[in-house]
Amino acid sequence: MQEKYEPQAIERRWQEAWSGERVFEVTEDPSRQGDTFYALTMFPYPSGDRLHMGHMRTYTITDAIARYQRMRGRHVLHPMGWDAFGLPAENAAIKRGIHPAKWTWENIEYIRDQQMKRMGFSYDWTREIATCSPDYYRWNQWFFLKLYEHGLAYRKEAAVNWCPSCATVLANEQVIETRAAVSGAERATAAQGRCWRCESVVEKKNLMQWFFRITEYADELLAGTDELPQWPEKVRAIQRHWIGKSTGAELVFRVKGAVDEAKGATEVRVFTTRPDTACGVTYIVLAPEHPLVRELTRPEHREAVEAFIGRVAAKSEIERTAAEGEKEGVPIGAVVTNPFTGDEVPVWIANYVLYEYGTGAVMGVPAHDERDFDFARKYGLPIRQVILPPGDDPGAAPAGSATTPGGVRLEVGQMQAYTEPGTMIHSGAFDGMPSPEAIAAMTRHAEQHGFGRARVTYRLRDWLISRQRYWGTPIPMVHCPGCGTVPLPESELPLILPENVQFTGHGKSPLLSAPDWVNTTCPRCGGAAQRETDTMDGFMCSSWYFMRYVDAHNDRAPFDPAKARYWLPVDLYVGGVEHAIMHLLYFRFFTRFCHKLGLVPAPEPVTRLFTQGTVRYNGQRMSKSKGNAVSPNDLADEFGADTARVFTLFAAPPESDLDWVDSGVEGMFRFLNRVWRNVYDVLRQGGQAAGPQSAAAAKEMRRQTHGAIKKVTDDLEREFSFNTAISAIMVLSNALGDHLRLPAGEQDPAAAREAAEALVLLLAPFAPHLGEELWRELGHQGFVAFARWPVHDPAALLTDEIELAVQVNGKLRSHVVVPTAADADRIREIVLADSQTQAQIDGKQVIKVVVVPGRLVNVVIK
RNA sequence: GGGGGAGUGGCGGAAUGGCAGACGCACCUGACUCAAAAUCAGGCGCCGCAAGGCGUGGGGGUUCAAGUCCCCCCUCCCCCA
Repeated sequence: MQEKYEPQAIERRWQEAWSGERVFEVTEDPSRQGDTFYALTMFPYPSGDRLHMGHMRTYTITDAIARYQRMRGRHVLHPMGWDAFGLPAENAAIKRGIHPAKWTWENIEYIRDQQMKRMGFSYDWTREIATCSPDYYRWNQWFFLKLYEHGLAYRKEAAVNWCPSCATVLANEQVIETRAAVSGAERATAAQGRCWRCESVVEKKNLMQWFFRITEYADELLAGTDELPQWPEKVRAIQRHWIGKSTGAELVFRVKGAVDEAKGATEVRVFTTRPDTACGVTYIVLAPEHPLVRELTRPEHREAVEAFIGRVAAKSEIERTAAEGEKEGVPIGAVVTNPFTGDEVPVWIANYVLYEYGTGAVMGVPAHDERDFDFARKYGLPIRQVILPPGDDPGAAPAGSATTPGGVRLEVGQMQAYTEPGTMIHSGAFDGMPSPEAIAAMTRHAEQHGFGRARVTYRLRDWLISRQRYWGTPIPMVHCPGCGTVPLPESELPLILPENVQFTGHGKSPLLSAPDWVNTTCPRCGGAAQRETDTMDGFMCSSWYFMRYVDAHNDRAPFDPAKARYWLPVDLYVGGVEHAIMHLLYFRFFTRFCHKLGLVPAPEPVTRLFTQGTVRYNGQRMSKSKGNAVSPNDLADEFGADTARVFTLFAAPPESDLDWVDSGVEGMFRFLNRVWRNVYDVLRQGGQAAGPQSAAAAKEMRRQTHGAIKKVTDDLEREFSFNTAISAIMVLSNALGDHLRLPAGEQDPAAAREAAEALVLLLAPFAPHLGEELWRELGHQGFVAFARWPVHDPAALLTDEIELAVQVNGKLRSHVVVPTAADADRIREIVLADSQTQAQIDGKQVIKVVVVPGRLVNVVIK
């Protein structure tokens, strides 16, 4: 064995051996069904920036678990692929004249061969997928047709989010509020919706677009969040909130003196979660986009209303609904009747009401809603109290109030909205009822009298999947002047992206510049027709890629359901929490759809989700654009991939952010050198007989070995405590080093060898190349990657004597050594005889002696 | 404002209600060396010469015993309004 640890040569050799002997390639084996483990990491976008250690951390976490599970005997599927469609490829084309396909494939090749393979990840590369390949995206198109068939894909004109910089529309989930904009002086512009990719301020545009009806699944996606015990609570909470189920009622307010009863503009429907406050309504608000606005606006208000709509239309939803944003509105002149009280109240439009949500109309109850309160105060609208806080006298109006016709007008400067439950007042037949009961009672009343019904609404909107860009999956639809929108037959898939197009980035799909492609014949009537020129959102690709890995080369179906049954659901999915709504919601939706089609065995894609922390360097999140990216290639050159891997796992718990510290990396390299040196020394002294005075040292060595096996196994089984597991391996290595430095007569070669073997096995999932090399040096033939994970021997952990801490009145005062077998009485005797303890007791009365077996003794004195 | 999470040495971080600071980094001392690096041995929460005292964001509480459990407060991060 070589005396010096030289990772570069070792790592290359083992990477070649793994790939040459195809050890990580797996095929379905019926005898191992039920014993499988599917370990998956969110696949990367093959960016021109290449990968840095921030990316590698994620892959290292999954790989460590995949390797551990293999050693535990599981049949492990661990695939990798490329989320290869997206804007940067197209922007590179515009900027540098490289075709997106060429740019993408070059990046893939570099990242795969020069970066990932050098890190020693145990992927089954035969299952590699790239979503920009027609072999893959034809199944995006297939799924699109299936969704269309089931009424879950549809086209409509809608006010959609438009990113002027990316020159395309965005799904609701892709509009974010960035922190960058929120900085003191910029308060006014803070609450703006911005593009998730480029942070440009998002605009509203009316366009005809394709949507997936994810709202159809809102309820089951919501219910499903409760059946994911191994998902972080944070992610489940974010999803619940995003789905945003509201239970309440829809109420009908009749329009007084409707212009034309026959045309139907005779009523306004509002959605409210608080029907119990209905008698407190003092106005009604419509969203500015509400179609009734045009019909109901009185001529004398028309000018002001149109001016207001013009101002509001351009603003994003986030901006409009932000709590700190100014609420603005104008009356439109119409008057409606409160169905509960018969009171007449005015109709307004305001910026804080969204057309897309609920019915696009709300009732204004200033006394019991903060937003309505602010609005009423600003515009001098009456405030009518209908719920009395507990403890208030129902006979008396609140102090400082004055009565006005139509209700109680409060001195608003001294009051605020009361939003909690209470007792009903000023609500006719419902007076005296607790308000939570009134919610149901008043809803029932509305239903019986035909002016309302119980209703549930969601915050979740349908998923807008059209993109006006080139580098994505073509939507397999044809627009025929005679037949309308016609789906392509499955037999015509894949619909291949044309190669020669103009990349302009001007907001029209580049596909329009390929007339040979656009002009086609209608699949139904055979007449001249045009293809759909929008492409699909990239999140389409990532919604089902984990299914494709189970059968990556199937050219008759997206995958074989039998193979899906063998591997799915994914046992462990590792990725960033930034995907908590976008990707993770879409792919749950897709999985549920596929489950209904009978394609996958479970309604949820992933049993355990793990969200890792970010990697920081010099105080900032590591990224190429911030110029603080640490290159895995440089690390592999200088210290080897194993050092980079083990440092990444050791420096912080995997769910926490990690500070990259160069000196820490060097420390890890020193540790691996010590491991190497220890195994070298064991081998050099191997075969010797145990020394004459070795019994105690052998016992201690074995205790250390089996203690480490237990600790590392527990840490990996319970939580992914790689940092403490590696620390336990360090303790074992240090103990082995100590043993090897004992005088020859006190050493025990057998115990040392057992320690070395355990050391190598325990370290192998984290430092796999070093593991293979040392395993071979220790005389084993097979790969350590498939060696059996060690099991600790409880007997080795037992000792004859044990040291206990002694506290007096809870303060640490002494230590005593007692036989391990001693019972509480015997321990008490030994402790009370201890001179240090005696000195503390100092003749005082011993009230009680608490003995905690194996740990400590607390003597309570007075 | 609502939801999720976090505050422990110089730093990253350990601690099923049971000896706070495992393990590592940095630093200090010593050995080896002409010297340095590497390596090895030792030290390393704060105050104190010491005995000892004080210490897990702050304040209360429960307990023989609290970083850990309960109540109040402060600060920071993330998500949503």
